[in-house]
Amino acid sequence: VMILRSRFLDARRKRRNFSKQATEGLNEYFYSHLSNPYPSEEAKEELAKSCGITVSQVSNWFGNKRIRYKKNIGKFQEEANLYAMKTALVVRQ
Amino acid sequence: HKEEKPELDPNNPVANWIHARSTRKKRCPYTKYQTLELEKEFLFNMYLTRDRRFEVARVLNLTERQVKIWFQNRRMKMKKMNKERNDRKEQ
DNA sequence: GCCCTATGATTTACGACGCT
DNA sequence: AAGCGTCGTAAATCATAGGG
Repeated sequence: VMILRSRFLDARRKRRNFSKQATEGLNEYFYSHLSNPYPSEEAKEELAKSCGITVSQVSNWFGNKRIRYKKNIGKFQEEANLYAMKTALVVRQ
Repeated sequence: HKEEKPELDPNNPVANWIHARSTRKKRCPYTKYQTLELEKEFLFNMYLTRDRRFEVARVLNLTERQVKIWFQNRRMKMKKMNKERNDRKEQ
């Protein structure tokens, strides 16, 4: 029983942080859609592909990001400005 | 008189993310025993009859609604696990 | 190593909508 | 026409990674 428990109930939750580029791509989408940061299934698939992660991981990331952003907007202000500036520069080209 | 603490400024994008109900029950993690028993029941049958649901709820001291929702969530979890296993194998 | 926070994943609980 | 199904999500919690 203990074996079953450790095998199935406490399933291994090993994780690694995403690469800098992956996080960058996710943040770019998040801050450029700040009024509605809910990517469609297609957008999720596209992000997953470009970031080298799974669609589930994209969903997790947006879920975490939305709640953590909402909980403390001030903490993310600098980051928000950074990505706003970055996309503004891209648009200019 | 007393104004709200969450600023309703139009620049706040969060204001548009309509969701979240104030009447929602706070999430309450189930005990190891409850989870283990629910898993055993799920192993036996993924879908509950009305009688089984009543019995499980009684024994685990959960509401029938909680048991119903636990099974719905558990089925979604299984679906996700199966999907990921298929994806891993193909590509 | 030890402590702490950031971060990715998982767990409860619903609303929206579907089917019967 | 009530009642249970899925789907997507919020919010809390978990477990570890990573940095000092």
